[in-house]
Amino acid sequence: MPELPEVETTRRGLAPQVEHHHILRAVVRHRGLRQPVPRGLEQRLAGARVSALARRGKYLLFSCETADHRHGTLLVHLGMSGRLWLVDAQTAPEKHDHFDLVVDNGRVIRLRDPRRFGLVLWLQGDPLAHPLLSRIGPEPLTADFDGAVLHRETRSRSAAIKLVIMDGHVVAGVGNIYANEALFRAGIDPRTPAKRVSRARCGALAREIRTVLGEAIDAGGSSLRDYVGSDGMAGHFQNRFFVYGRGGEPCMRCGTAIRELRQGQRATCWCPQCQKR
DNA sequence: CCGACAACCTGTGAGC
DNA sequence: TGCTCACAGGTTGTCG
Repeated sequence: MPELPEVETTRRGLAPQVEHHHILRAVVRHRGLRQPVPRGLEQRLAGARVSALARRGKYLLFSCETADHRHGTLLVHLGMSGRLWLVDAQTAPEKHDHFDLVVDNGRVIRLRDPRRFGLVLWLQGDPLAHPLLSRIGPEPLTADFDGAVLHRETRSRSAAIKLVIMDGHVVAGVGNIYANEALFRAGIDPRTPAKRVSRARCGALAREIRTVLGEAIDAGGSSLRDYVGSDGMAGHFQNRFFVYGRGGEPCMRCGTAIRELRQGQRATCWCPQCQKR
C-alpha cells in the first residue's frame, strides 16, 4: 500500500500527537509480521518518551527514551497493506489491528496490516547502522539524490530502468506507482536498460522522481483500496496518475493507448508515444 | 556484483 | 451463488 508519500503523510500526521509525549503502554495482538515482533517490546515502550518521529525510505523511526533512561528506536514499516492511524482509546480493535501505542494524550496509534508484510522492531544504538537501514540508498527528496548519483548507480545495471529505480539500494522509497509516473514524466520507456539511459536523461528522471513524490506528499498521498492518512482522511493523488492503472486507456498527453506489461512481477504502464528508449 | 524468481499473507474482483 | 485464479502500495533470500 504505502510508498514514500503515504509514509511521509502518515509521519506528518502522527508527529504532533506523539513527539514529546509519553507512551503509556503498547499492545501487541499479533507478533507474526515480516519478522516477529520482539518479545519484551511492550516493557521497553511502557513509560517511554518519544523525542522524534522520523522517516528513512519507507521506514518510520520513533526515537525513544525508555523509562529506565536508555535510548532506543521503535522501527515500523507498513509493508504492502499496512496503515498507522490515530483512534480514540475506546475504539475496539478489529481483525487485522496487530499493534497499538497508547499515548499519554488519550490517543492510540494503531497498526492495521491484513497481509502482515509490515514490521515492528526495537533497535538499540544507532538505528541507521541497523542492516535494514544501513544499505538503503539516498533519500530522493534531499540533496543526496540527483542525476549524477542516478547516472553513476545505473552504469553497471543492464536491468530495465524501472526495476533499478525501484531498488531501494539505489534510491529510497520509490515504489511501483511513482516509478511508473516518474518514467512517464521523464519520457523514458520503462524497459530501457538502465546503463543505456544517458546522463541528461538520468537528470530528468531524478528531477521527475523528486517532483512526483513531492506533489504526492502535498496531496496527502494516494488512496487505493484502503489507504488513509493518520487522521483517517483519504489522500487524493490517485486522481492525478498519468499511467498507473490506466492500461488500455488513452494517454492524457497524446491520446495513444497506454500499454501494460509485467516487470519483476509488478505491473508497468507506459505511453509508447511519449516514452522512448 | 548482478539478475531472475520465489517467498511471506490476506482480500478482492473477474470470469466461469 | 460459489468456485478458482490473478493480482494488489514491499522487501528479503536464494540460486545460478
